[in-house]
Amino acid sequence: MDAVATLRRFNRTYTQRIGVLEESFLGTGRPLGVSRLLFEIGAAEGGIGVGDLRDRLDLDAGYLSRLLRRLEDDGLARVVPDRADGRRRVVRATAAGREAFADLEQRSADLAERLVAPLTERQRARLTDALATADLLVRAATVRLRPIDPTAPAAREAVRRYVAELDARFSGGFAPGDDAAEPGAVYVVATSDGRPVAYGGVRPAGEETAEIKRMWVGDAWRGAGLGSRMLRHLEELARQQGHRRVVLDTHRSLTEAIALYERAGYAPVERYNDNPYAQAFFAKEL
Amino acid sequence: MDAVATLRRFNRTYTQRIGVLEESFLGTGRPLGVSRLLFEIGAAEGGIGVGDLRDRLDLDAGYLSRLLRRLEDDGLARVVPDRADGRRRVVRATAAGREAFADLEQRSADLAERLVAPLTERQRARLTDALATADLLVRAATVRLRPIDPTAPAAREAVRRYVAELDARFSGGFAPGDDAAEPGAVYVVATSDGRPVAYGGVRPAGEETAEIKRMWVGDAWRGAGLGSRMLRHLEELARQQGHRRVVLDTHRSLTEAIALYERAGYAPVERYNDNPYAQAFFAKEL
DNA sequence: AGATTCCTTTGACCCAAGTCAGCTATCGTC
DNA sequence: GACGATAGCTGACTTGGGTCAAAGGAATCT
Repeated sequence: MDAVATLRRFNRTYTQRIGVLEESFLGTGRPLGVSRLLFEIGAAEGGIGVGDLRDRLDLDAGYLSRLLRRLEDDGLARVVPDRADGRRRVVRATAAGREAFADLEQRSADLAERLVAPLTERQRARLTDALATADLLVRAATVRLRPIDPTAPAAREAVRRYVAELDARFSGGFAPGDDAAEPGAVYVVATSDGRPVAYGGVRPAGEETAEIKRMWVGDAWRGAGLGSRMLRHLEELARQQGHRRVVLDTHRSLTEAIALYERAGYAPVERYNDNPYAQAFFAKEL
Repeated sequence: MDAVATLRRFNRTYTQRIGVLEESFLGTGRPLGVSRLLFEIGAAEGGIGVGDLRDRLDLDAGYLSRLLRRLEDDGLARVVPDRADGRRRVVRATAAGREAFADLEQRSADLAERLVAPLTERQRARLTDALATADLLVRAATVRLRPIDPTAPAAREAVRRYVAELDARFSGGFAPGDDAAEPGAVYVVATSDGRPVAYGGVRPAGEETAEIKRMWVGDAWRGAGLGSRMLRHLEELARQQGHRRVVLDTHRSLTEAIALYERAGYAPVERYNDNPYAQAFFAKEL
């Protein structure tokens, strides 16, 4: 059966069977939206900013605010000003809130338990395996690439991991320059649950040419097609900026990366800079 | 990772990523409920009864009626009296309705397509595989067993398939007696999407003993734990009826069934009837 | 110090989804 | 042909979930 048909079939099965169950399980009198919110707040140890919540749950600011008021009224959470920045406010679960959260956790676990209960040990293992695979691939297929300021926390984390990895791999160590202030450079990050999982940038390098920089894919995410997506995305950005050619350099030892570039239509070219860490140079016409 | 944790993780991934996508994709101006309804109506070739729709979508009669009115107003469906029974009404898609349905189908396929698009061929195959497995197991884990009159259509279909299978397997053919009128007998069916996938019954056989009859699991569903669930369920029914012992007979050639009984704690006993098709007899204390 | 921007809240809305009770037309049965 | 059951429809109502614009306080820039 082909991927699309299987996915559609699974989707139907899943929403019909589990979606319904979930609603009836997690709806403890409380509407589902409030429960989900409680999940997020309860899981955050030291409290969580209102803005962070908004990002995570992708809720309207006004709507979220109202939901928070409701949790406060029910005595499940307290919203207090952030000490560092008085505009911001931080949500913290009260004792009752933590209890309600624990209850939700329990219900959610019960639901899962009950779902796998009819299965034998072996089937459970098969299901676990299948779902773990599907989880990785679905996550990979749905991460959103978004532009990011290279000095923002998520970008810094991505670069830190990129550098650490190269440093570990290169015999001579790796000491990169700084991205911060390049005019016209655009950086892109892919995040999953708030953590960066892939990163890359493109910066103008002459009239017609753009250079791709700092391509990185988190190691747990390799083999899920993120690299080629990022590459295509960066090429598209370069195209939009009016460039007709992209170049990039890399270390000879990064064989997966080189394979990726070749698959994407990049051809080897002469050295075009004096980057001491690069021995392989590629270019592609857009 | 254990099954429950994986399932919970997957569930979050799935509802967050795909649920959201789906809503934005299938919501073509039309509310989701109407779209789902259109899906059902468009898929039914010769029209579908209002009651059938209600069963399938599990909607309130009043609500469904209103939704249908809306489809009629939009020119997507016509609701006409059933010729055979004037109380009933039948919903048929108009040309415009079929078009809208095709459009929905297309969008749904596009969504799936887009979702797998970032994946490589190999990843797609892995995902397909994983989802097909998960689909079978989730379906199996969530089928509901419910009591059924052995003369009801679903029960008849189950028995027909049961008999056909035994007939094909037994060298001498198989010609069963009739279930219909046994006093105190209870039959149970497991249905998935309206089709029976497993069947079985339990009937009193003396003071303390009940007999399990007609245990059958559809062949596409074997190896998913349905058999043992059905068996446990029937034992529970026997227990509720005050029996302390269940017996059953089977053909020697049904090795999977025999393995199932043995795993469930059944022990071989002497022949207790003159069923010409049975050579193996089992009993279990409750 | 004043202007501007950022973050959150508040008020006023909107629509989808669903429930419930009562109604009407039809069917099957006596 | 009367009567109860069945099938579906209508009106009135509730709730959940969500949008939008304006407001207000706090930070930041110049």
